[in-house]
Amino acid sequence: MTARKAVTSASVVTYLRSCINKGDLNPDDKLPSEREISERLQTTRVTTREALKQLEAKGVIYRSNRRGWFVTPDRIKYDPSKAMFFMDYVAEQGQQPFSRELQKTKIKADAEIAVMMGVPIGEPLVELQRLRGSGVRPVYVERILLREKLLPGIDKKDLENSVSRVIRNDYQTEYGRIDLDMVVGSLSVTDAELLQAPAGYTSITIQRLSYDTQGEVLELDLEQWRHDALQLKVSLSS
Amino acid sequence: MTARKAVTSASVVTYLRSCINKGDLNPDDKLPSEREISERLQTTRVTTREALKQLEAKGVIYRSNRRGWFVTPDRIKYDPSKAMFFMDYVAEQGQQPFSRELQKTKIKADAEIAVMMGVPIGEPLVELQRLRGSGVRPVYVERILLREKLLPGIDKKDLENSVSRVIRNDYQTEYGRIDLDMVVGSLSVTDAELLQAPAGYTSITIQRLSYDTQGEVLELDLEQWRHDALQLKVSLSS
DNA sequence: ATGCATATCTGGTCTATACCAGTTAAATTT
DNA sequence: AAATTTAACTGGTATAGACCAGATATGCAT
Repeated sequence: MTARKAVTSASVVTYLRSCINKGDLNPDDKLPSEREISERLQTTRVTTREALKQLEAKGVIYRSNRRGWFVTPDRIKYDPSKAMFFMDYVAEQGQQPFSRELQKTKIKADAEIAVMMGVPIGEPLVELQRLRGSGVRPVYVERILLREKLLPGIDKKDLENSVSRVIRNDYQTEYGRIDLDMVVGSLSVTDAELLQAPAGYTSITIQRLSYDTQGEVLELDLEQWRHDALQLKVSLSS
Repeated sequence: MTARKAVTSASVVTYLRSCINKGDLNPDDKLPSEREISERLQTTRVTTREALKQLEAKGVIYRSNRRGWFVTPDRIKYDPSKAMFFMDYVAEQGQQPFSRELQKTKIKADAEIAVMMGVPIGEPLVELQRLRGSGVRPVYVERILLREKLLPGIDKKDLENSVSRVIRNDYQTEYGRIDLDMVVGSLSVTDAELLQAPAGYTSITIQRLSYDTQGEVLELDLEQWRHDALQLKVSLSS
């Protein structure tokens, strides 16, 4: 009847959860180091790490590459059916959004992209890469491919904040159909680096193909989100 | 210049990937045991397990509780904007769907459910639990809450295969708006058991709130998917 | 005060071993 | 032949210790 096997990853989970619920740890606060938690709870780093990973899977905590573990702030609620801009809806949810342009280059559609977009191989496109986040935490990277044919001179516009706004205002073009495709996967080495996450971090991949009102493909948007940063909301009416 | 540090989790990943790509391992095939892989590649189980988990995160392989690791078959493509039934669209994708009713009980809305559904606490509901899968693999569990007020006698119908079909045919009721809510998380102990996965397995939680054409809430559907079994596709037109 | 080298902190990965708990297949009994 | 027990698997979890690599803070020289 003695409580021999006391320290398990489950008990570490319970302990950390209580710290967070009690309010000892608030969103974006740093947790004690793995070694310190282990020592405090009389267990090994392997067990502590197991517990941390379980909480990470639930989205309760996140890690920033070799900096430590932190409490996850609220997920960003994102409704692709509403025509809203990242900077706006994050701000509306009481957080500070940021957007950083990483790259803007002219490219030609390769085989893979051509298939995804339904355009001929070699068609000139403008590729835009952005990193976006909330507070201090980067939450997703995106790669936007724009058809120069339909949007001439788009590469010279300021696209850091909103591509859709530019398309609407500068090209008098409205969006028609939008095809969304979502899977859960894990981050590539380069994306992980940008998101300050370890390689292989669980992610949500969103692929968005936007058409104009004539049914022509306007742009392809490939997003990689930290899995714990996103809550997708979609409203459908038939 | 000697190749000292030879065996890493990355090299195990590469080895296993090549087995799968070469066709030595096909969908739903069982991988060699962790101990055998470790011995074959001259490494430890910890490293092998690390590699397996990385492939699992990518959705390349999955595990069935204490039975072993298997190659993941194609994801089920699911478009909630199209009025299609699970049994139909899985079959259409060339796989054998199955559906098992776990429970059907009359309950009263508790506080949590009342808020989610926007109904008064205590309103009579019919709760239906189903387990669904493709081939031999269970892929999601769902909990459906139906408003008896709008669907009298629904508890006596056969709901194993399609609730929507019954609502449409037996009640002459059409769906209006559908609100979807998706997050990535991990499985509870009970859900994990049903899905033959270890507790804490990465999952996709889908919450679907369906209204009729008058704007009345008809049902709430709470789904827990194995993360690697689902590809969500949504088509929006504005 | 500023720039730079350095020590120290963090998580990331690995070796080696052990025991536990369901699953499955083999041996035994009925 | 069928039912039951048993043994041999499988993954799941834990201990204990080591070294690596990036991030951060420290202290020294300018």
